[in-house]
Order: sequence, then C-alpha cells, then structure tokens
Amino acid sequence: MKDKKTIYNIAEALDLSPGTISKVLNQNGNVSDSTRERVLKYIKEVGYVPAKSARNLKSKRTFTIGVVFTEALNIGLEHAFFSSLLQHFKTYVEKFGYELSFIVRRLGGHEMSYLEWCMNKRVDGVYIVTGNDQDQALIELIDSHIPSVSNDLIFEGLHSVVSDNETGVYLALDYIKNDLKKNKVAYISGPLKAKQFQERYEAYQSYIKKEGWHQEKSSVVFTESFGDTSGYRAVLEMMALIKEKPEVIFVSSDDIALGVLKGLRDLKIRIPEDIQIIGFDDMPFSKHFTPTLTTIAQDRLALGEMAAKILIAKIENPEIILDEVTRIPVKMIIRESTQ
Amino acid sequence: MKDKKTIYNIAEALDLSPGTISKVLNQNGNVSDSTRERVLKYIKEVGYVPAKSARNLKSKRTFTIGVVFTEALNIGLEHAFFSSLLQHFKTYVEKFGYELSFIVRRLGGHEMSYLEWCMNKRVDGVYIVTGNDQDQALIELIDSHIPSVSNDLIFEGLHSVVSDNETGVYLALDYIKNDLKKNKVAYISGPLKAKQFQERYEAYQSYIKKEGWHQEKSSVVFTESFGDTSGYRAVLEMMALIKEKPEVIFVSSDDIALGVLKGLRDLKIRIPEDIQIIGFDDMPFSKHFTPTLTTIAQDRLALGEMAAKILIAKIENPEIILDEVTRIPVKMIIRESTQ
DNA sequence: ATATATTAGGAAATCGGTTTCCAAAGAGGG
DNA sequence: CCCTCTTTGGAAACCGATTTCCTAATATAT
Repeated sequence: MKDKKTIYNIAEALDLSPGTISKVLNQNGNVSDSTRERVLKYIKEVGYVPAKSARNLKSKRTFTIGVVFTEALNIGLEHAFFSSLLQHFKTYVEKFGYELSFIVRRLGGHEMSYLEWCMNKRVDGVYIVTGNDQDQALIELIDSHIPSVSNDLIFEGLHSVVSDNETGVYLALDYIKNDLKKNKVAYISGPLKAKQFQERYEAYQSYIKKEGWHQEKSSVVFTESFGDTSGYRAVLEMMALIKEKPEVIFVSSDDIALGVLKGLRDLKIRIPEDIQIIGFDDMPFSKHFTPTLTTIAQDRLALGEMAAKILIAKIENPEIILDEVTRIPVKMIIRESTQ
Repeated sequence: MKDKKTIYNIAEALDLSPGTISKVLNQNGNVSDSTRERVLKYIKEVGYVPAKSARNLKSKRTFTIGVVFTEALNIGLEHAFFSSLLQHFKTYVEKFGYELSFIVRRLGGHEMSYLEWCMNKRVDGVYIVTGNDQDQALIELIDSHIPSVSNDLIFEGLHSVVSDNETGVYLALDYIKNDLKKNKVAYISGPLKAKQFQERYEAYQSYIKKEGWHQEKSSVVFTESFGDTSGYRAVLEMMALIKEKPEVIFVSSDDIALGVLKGLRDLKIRIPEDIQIIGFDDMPFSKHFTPTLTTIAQDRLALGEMAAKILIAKIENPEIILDEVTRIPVKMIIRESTQ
C-alpha cells in the first residue's frame, strides 16, 4: 500500500515493460487499446503518480514558469495591483498545465542571479512583474534565450503587455476639458523610473502643450516612491509652493491618490467642491475612498491573461513572431471625486 | 560558452571524477582543500549551476513547499489579508532555501487531488491558507504523512498558527465597557464555516452572557460571505429589523466593516457620533477609511513567520513534538470610528 | 503462397546528479 | 624500514522516467 510506486512496479505487476507504461502515460508510441486500458485502470487503482523530477530530467521540460516579483519599491504580494495581475496570470497558465514558481535570489544560503536560478530550475519561461528596470540581473535574464513576458517593463527584446497609458491620460484630460470645463490642472506623478509613470507623464506633457494650458513650475510634482505616504507628502509640497490653486489634480496612480485625498482633507480643502481629483488604475479600494475616486481603469484581467497567452505561445512555438508591445485598452470611471 | 554544463564537463575539464565535483558541491565527503578550491573557482568561472531535477530525483528532497490557496470564498491572491500572510511566509522560508509552489488541482488537462499533486511534485511540506475546512481533498492531504501547517484551519492532526481571537474579542468588549462606557452592542459576523469567525463569535457570546448584556435577536447578524458587499447587506438588514439602535457595532473583520461603514453612511447615520464601529484584522486600508477604523490588529508578520518556522521544523526534524495550535497575540488599535 | 508493410511491445541507453564502496597514496608509530 | 591508519579521489550503481531502436507477430498486397 504505502510502498513507493514507480513505472517499474506497474510494469512488473502487469507483466509489461516500463517503456510501455511510459508510452501509455504519454499517449504516444504504439500500444494496443486493450493494454492501454489495462494500464490506466491499474494506475488509477493503486493511485500511481509519475515523479516529476524524473520526467523533467529526461524531457528537459518543467512546465514551470518563473515569476520575478520584486520586493523593491514596496512591490510584493501585498501590492494589490500586482497581486491581481499575478492571480489572473496564474489562473490562465494553469489551464495549460503550467505552474508558477517564484524566483528567489538566494537559495539555500548562496546568492544567485535571476538567470542562474532559471537555468537551475530549467523553467520553461519567465513572467516579470516588477517596478524596476534598472536591475542588471533582470537585463541579463531578458537577454537570455529563455522566453519571457512582462506586464510593466518595456525593453528592447522583451515582450510586454501594458495598458494604453497615453489614451488613458487623454481620456482624463479630455474629460477635464470637455465635461468639467476646467483648465487649471496640476499633476502628481510617481517616480519616472517606473515605465508606466514615464508614459503617463509624457502623454500629460504633450497634451498640455497642445492645448496651451498654462503651467507653473509646481503644478507638476513627482513622488519619491509608490504608496499613499508619498502622495501625502507630494500634495502638501505642491499646495505649499503653488501660486494659483488648481481646479483639478490628476494623480498618476490610485494608491498615490489616496495620500493626496488625505493631504487635502488635512488642509481643509473640500473634494470635489474646491479641487477635483482623478486617479489612474482603478484599484479595488478606489471605490471605497471618501469621496469615491474618479479614475482611469486598467483591465487587470486582460493584462494578466494576455501576458500568459503570449508567454505560452512563445514557449510552445518559438518560431512565431509577435509584436513586442501589446496595449490593453483602458476606460474612464467617473465617481464622486469629480463632478 | 553556450554549451550545457554538467558535472561531467566540469570533471573532465579539471581532470577529476564527477563524484568528486558532487562532493565539493555538497560539502561532504573527503576532498582536499586545494581541489575544492580549484573546483569552486572553475564553477564560478563557467557559471555552472546544478540541475535541480537530477538532484531531486536521487535525493528525494525538493526544497519546495506546496501552497494550498483556495480561490473559494473569494480568497485568492487578491485578498489582502491572505496575500500578506503568504508574503511573510515566503520571505521566511526562502531564507532557508525553500521555495513555494502553488498547488493546482488540474495540471495539464486532468484533475487531481491535493495529495496526488504533492506526491507528484514531491514537495517537502504544505502550507495551507484557505477559508474552507469542508473540503474532503484537504482532509486527505492533512491526514497524509506530508508535513503541513495552516494559518487559519484548526484540525485534529494539523499544526495551526492563528491569532488569539478570544483575547481580541475581549479587548474590544472591555474597551466598549470600560472606556466607551456603553453596553448596547450589536455584532456582525462573517460566515461561521470559517474558523476565525466561529471563535470570535463564541468569545462574543460568552462575554455578553457573562456581563448580562441584553441582546435582542437582530443584534447579531451573519453575512453570507467575505467582503464589503456582504457587510453592506448585513448592516442594512440589521438596522431594518433591530428595535433599539445599538451604540456600538462590533464587526468580525475589517473588510466586512468597510461595507458596514458604507451602509451606515447611506442611512445617514454618523460615525462615531451616532454609532461607533470596531473591526477586526487591521487591514492595510483600515487606516484609510473615513472615518479611520478602530480595530483589533492581527500580527500578520508573526502569523506567517511562525507558520514557516513550524513547517521547517517539522520537515527537518520529523521527530520533534510541537503544540498543535500556536496562538499569536493581537492588539487593539484605536482610531476615529470610536471615541 | 510468398513478399512486404504494420503494429505491439521489449531492451537498453539516457538525462545529471548522489552516494556507496574501494583502492592508492601519504602519514604516523614502533 | 615495515606495518597500520587516514585521506583523497575514482568507479559504478542508482534515482524514475523518456525515447530510440529492434524483433516478433499480424495484416495486406501480389
């Protein structure tokens, strides 16, 4: 009962050879219907499960996808946006028999690079969700022959699935112009080293320029980092220095916007009566803010699933050619923080 | 350069035998200092990394911990509380060279039980974070010989690390009695099939009884599920049916409390002037509610790390005997929703 | 009926490490 | 200087699958 089961045991019990059992398991090779059924029946009976490591060793496939999930910049599993992408990615790849494994840079005592880890584990592909593109170890990984996909980095040679940030910014600014009928706008941006903030900032600048909206220096402020604390500091800095109070503040992410709301509340500025706020992301908690937050919604399900789809395609058909950057549409969600 | 590196290549290049290389790698066996260094130097030079699957196959250890992370009851990576536990657990086990692997019930097309999956992958242990103890497949896994630990289930034969829910409830009720000097209390509970809600409910009942606080029927309401939507419905139901409005509502989790706040706001009931609210968990977003939420804080770091510590102990020293249930202290955080 | 094509299933090499056992060489003791 | 003990490192079996090649048996064609 409790004795370990191998392909050899099965073969012996059924008076067959191990090779034949393997052929049944992999539904290839020539096996008669009768023996096939006999084997399958017996396997089910004794609850045999093939040892993955043996299979991996020979077949050089692991059906495992390595996940680079940096904890830098406060991004980890606790970050709701990235966790959500990961969840959708995971659900999708599991349908195709892949599983996820977090890439760890120090295994059993000694430090190793992402690439070393991936080669060690023989992962079939890599999913990158990180906020940091300065990382040399990451570049080494991307430049390797291992199929990879990312949901936030944009790099030469790396397939990325990202939101259409430019359209998102335009949606917000068009709304400010056409519906709110305002043009005194300020902008609070996350750190530009994160690609999404860079794209949003560039789109913002180009729009402002095109419209000829006046901008004094302090009407654009950059936060030091992610998160609401950064937003709180940024808005206080802005309100302290700016000469003409803005009518609308556009904030480049919802978690930063959370801090902005708090800062304005502390300054006794009413939202939306005195200043209106627009965020970006549509995080699950954005609809629970007081006031609830108008924002540009990213389609997290589509982002995660499309990344998964592309990675599997690259793994299973290395010869196909795909666009390097896939854009996922965004949409505007209007709530109480604008009116 | 790009040719695959094996222990054999290394051995050949250095004019040694594969076995000797292995001995260096595993720091056992007798190898002279000079050859040891020669090998280590060469390995670093060519960037050799041992193939895990080969090692696993022979040594029967995988240094992998399977994670049961049910998506039922809306619990998945998107659930902030569980994600946070997982993050801390992960960080801790990685220090000891273990990695995490999500348990998936359908791999490559066919359905399998948790236990089958674990045997297939040969995980060294299992970490269970789920909201559901009705699951037959889970019981089968727990009853197996595979070391396991959980952060929410409590079962005969399963090691669990959970918050001291009873003390948490007493803290809240003592605070209501001694500081707020109120005794018209209502209670909103999550579904009792989740162990933590059951424990909190029982503690609540015993306190109420001991104090002789009057309770009409509608002053305890159960939600159908996790999440703020359930809380919203529950509080509307309560306020519709209850005869004497409570002075304080104690809610068994912060995410449910979020819905309660919203419900009361919609009913034009002021917090904390008309009704005061106390939650349980201290989720990251609880300090951002309006008003910010008084709550019983669970120590997520300690929960995750202690679970990790116990699991590693069980894996590496199967003979040691541990308490089945480890309780982690909670503490009270007072914010604006009470005064 | 003979020659050829298929098909079923076995034998054995292989993947890349780990580990046991053993022999040779060097060290220490009398 | 001979004998025993310890080190060092090699040979080879092994872990549990996959896969190629091969033979025997059966089916089909001529």
